Amino acid sequence: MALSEAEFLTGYDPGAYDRPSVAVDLVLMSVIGGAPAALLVRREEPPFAGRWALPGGFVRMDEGLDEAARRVLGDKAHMAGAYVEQLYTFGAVDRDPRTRVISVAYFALLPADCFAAALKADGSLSLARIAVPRTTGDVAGEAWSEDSALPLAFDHAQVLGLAVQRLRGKIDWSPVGFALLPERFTLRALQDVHEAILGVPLNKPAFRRRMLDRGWLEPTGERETGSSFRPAELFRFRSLPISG
Amino acid sequence: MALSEAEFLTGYDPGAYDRPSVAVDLVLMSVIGGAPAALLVRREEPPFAGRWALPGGFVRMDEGLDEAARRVLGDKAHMAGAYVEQLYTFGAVDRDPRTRVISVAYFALLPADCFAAALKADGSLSLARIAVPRTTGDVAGEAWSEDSALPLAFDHAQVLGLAVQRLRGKIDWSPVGFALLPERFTLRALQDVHEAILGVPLNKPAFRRRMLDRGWLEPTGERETGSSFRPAELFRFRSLPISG
DNA sequence: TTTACTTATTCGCGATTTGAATATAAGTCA
DNA sequence: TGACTTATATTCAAATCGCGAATAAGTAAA
Repeated sequence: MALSEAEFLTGYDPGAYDRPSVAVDLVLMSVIGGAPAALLVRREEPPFAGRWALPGGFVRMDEGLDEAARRVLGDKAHMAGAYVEQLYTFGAVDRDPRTRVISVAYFALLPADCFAAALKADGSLSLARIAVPRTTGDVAGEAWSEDSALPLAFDHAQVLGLAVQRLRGKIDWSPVGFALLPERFTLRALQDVHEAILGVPLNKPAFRRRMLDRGWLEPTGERETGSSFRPAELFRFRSLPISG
Repeated sequence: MALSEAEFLTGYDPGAYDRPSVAVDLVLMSVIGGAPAALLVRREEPPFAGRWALPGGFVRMDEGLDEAARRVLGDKAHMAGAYVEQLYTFGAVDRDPRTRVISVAYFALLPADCFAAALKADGSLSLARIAVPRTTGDVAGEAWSEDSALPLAFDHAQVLGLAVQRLRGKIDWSPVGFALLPERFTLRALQDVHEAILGVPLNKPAFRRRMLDRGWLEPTGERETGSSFRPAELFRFRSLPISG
């Protein structure tokens, strides 16, 4: 049997075949007001004019994929420090009506304040609330703004849904949750983030115990200010657990 | 600030930019003799002549990514029923010395007997044992054949390592393990697969309990044959747990 | 200054899960 | 028939988890 593998590995001519365009799309997420939110841009031209889309850009020949994602991220203000992770690659033949575009989706996590600052700095961006079903099943990936459903361009609803799913799956065993908080935060704020992502209320003492036992948190002797009642202690994310 | 998003979404000309080639590479895994194994092909031409590589192929303009992965899989015999899942997309600028190639990696899981049959049917394929460190840390992604290290082409060692990592992360909460076994199997065989992937011995009664409680297993009244001692019951993977 | 109020933080318990050793069952083979 | 080996079931202690309640620490009003 002839192997397609052998076909191209032995004598490959770069100019012989048509090549698809490759883009990166970013799901820029945060937790705003107790609900997960994503950053969208409004499309002014066809296709999908008037709809909302994930920010993205084509991958240049002289940059890697992560580099391209960082570049797209850097185009917006206040987003340099975001946590970025590759999500999935979407390559259905007809996902873009103009031409074949393969999109490598990334998701990025930002603290609420950076997110809000970026939103204010650029008028064409929009925050969208993500519908989080209470059931533990799959995530619809629908976006909402002020209680009205937001129609998304391309297959971006699917991308959004997968981003929420991925975040949900990772948040209780990986330290990604800290990327959604400022450098110093209270345990209550951390729990709020977890509850917003998972869509369920969590038990306070148990959550506290788990987090503290993991060794990811470093107490700064400081306390929260401005609270009307007993101020909570501020913690910091300790990237390297001190071994030994 | 000018958005790169707006730049290309508003007036995109498909012919205006150079485009990278897009390929799919497959990490075809199984568990052979109590150790994880992957299928590799020997490269006869430069670059990386003499080294081993993952089977792969370029994505055609008229097929989706999953479709391309299935096609590359179908080129080999005995592999139609494999479990296939997208793994990660590798896009470093210089990962292929000939030209820019972005590779969407997939991993596929096969029962040991199908794997062996495919190996016998094609002489250019080779089975490689994957080095699984006993520590719970990261996976090196080194391939071994008969106790000698196998130098891999391109960034395929990295791809291999990520595949093992992904499989390890999924095996105890997702039913992927069943894809590595024939249709009917004993609990001991299932445990052997889990131990091979994780690289640690597991507690037998606890493993049995967990698996049975999950509701994924359906007992076929039959028993294993050919064993010299008490034959174990054969189970079948029940895809849909009967709800209600 | 004192007291009410609200939230942070800790404590303590029962229920559930987990790890591991042991007992029993069921086949083959000498 | 009995020794042998593995499957399967039982049992028990340890660790974990959910959850309610007690205690602590601030602010704001009396």
